[in-house]
Amino acid sequence: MTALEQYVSSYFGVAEAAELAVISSLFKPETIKKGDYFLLTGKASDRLSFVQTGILRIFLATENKEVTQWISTKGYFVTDLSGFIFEKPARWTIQALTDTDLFTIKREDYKRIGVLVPKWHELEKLFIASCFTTLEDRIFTHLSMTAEERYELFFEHNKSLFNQVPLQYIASMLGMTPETLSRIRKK
Amino acid sequence: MTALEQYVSSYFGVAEAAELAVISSLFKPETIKKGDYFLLTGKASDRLSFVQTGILRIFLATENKEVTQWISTKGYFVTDLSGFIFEKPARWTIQALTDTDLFTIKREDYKRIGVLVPKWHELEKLFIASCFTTLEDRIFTHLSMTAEERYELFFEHNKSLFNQVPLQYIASMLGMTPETLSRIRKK
DNA sequence: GCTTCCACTTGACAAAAATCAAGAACATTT
DNA sequence: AAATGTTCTTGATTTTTGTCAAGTGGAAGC
Repeated sequence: MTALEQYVSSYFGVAEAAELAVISSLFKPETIKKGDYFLLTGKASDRLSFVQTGILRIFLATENKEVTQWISTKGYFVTDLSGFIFEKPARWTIQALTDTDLFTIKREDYKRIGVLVPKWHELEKLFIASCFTTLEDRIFTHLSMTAEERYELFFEHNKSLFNQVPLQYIASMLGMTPETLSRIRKK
Repeated sequence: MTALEQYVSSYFGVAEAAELAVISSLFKPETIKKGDYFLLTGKASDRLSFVQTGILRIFLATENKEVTQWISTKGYFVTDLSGFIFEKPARWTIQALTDTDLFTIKREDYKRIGVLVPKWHELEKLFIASCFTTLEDRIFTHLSMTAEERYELFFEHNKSLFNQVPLQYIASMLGMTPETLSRIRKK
């Protein structure tokens, strides 16, 4: 069983081995180099990928600064969800922070899953609902915690990320400046 | 066509009138009084409701303060999503800020929709995905905007809310203190 | 090995927002 | 109308966080 199959079965709970094989056969291996863009804001978001190895940064460039929305690592799916699902221009830019191995499905093939695997839409609904809950938690941290508390919480759950990606991106993702993050970490 | 049917058909795009009738027949009218609790943190979240009239506040009480996550008004659905879908204890407390008329579906009946309306899971997936996108936007405001900018943005899109609910709840929802909101508004 | 480029740190200062405390405005009840 | 209880405002102050600027350290390229 590939990492993709394990992930799909653990998160989506597809029961039938045959269905699992169908799903994973539609994902194709893809490699992107450090610095390459997986997606650009405004372009068509026509693929959904599973990160096998490597790190990607999801961000948006504003007039003043780049705002990092999320950092995707091994075991995560990566896409611009609204662009992918609703066939609208991508909201986010996604760039590889390291050489990255992906399993990628094109929208065309993705649509076939719903036909081939009857339970797919329901499983996907549950998956997106759990993502929704994660974002609810994240909003809650911004409504109720200081920068330092947000750092502590994130650090507890993502220790290994801190020696793999530039801290400035983590700072942005936590809603603080690199200087503030640096001062918090000094303690 | 009831407000519920209009909302379901506009958001979920159910094509068949018969299907729409099936869905809306499973929602039952319910009234709750100002101050009553629709849901308590830790309890079972076993219903999903459509707000026909009235206002509800979704919040969580922490040691120091109450954190308002969202305010639901006419035309919104209200539930604790993670509790409702995954049958877990509710994360949020939901209280009526005014007398409120709801159309409510119990989880038991909700599960029947998926059987009665084949497209339901897909439509629901799309609906939850759009909710996900809304939360992404909201996180982005906390990563990139000042309290004043968040206020301006929210005020532009929700003017009418400001003379219907206590401003302290809006302040909390926007991630600032009531004093800060008051000072921003003085300008 | 030297240069160049980043990323990070540090200090001084400014701005934003929170806290604390008092009082005003407003609605609700009696 | 008086009393009560919220909610909102305002001022003074503190804390938190951001900004600007300079400097350090390490990694990659020449």
